[in-house]
Amino acid sequence: MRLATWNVNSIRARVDRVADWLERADVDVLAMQETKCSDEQFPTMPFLAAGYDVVHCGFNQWNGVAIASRVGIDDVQVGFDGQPTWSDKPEVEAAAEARALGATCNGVRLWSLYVPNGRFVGSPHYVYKLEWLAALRNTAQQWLLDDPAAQIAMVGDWNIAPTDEDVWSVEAYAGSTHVTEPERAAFDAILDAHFSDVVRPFTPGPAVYTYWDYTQLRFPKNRGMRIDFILGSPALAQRVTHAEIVREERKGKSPSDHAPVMVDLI
DNA sequence: ATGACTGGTTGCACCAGA
Repeated sequence: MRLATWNVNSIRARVDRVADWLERADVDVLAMQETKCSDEQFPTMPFLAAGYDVVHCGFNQWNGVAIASRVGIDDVQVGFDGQPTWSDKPEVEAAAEARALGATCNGVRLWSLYVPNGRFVGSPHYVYKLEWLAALRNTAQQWLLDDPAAQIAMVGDWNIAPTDEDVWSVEAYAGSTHVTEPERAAFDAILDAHFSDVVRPFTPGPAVYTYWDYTQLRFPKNRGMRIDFILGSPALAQRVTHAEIVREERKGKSPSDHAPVMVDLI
């Protein structure tokens, strides 16, 4: 089974490209992030036409996560248990954002995750990001306590570069989000809960990235960050036979600023 | 070529992204 994750940066702007890649790359299950639309606006037809069922969680133009599968989608859950809430405005009550969608596809419990950006260090959004990651870790830990043999894949845009090797320039990101010690500790806590990065062993750094800013020729110069990850439970990690970051999909006409990341499971 | 941001909207200016 071939499993992939891709921050698509607006599914309405990218759906033809995404559906085309699914077929070309022979992907069975794709988790998407940053669909940037409501459920009503989500373009379902191109996925159905390509032979995929699709589930989506989007409330407005922000965030949005989805899962497309041609091997079934069962037990769909919008948001994870204990997912923190957020509000940008004091007059608007805080609510869970469209950042987590779970479903079981051919025996794999898949979570499509779009971790909050953090905006700037010390901001309320940064605090929210750390709380979000801590809550996710606690819930994920419980999944494995309930069933140590569970095949779980937590995939998506983690908005953290876990090591200095995961950014093109340590200096360029000094003082920014994504590289701070608390964010890295929050990511490491997920690893400590027995989830492992199943892609890195097949795509060792340095200078291996999944995201390149649209500005300043960052992609041609390979000035990127590795922030998109597939984290597997022990039973899932055991099945991985191959993994890759598909840089080709960052090229061409109107690409996302992220590349797809995929794994093959035996 | 992989080429000097992009997508969205409470829209023609600004916000979020990272």
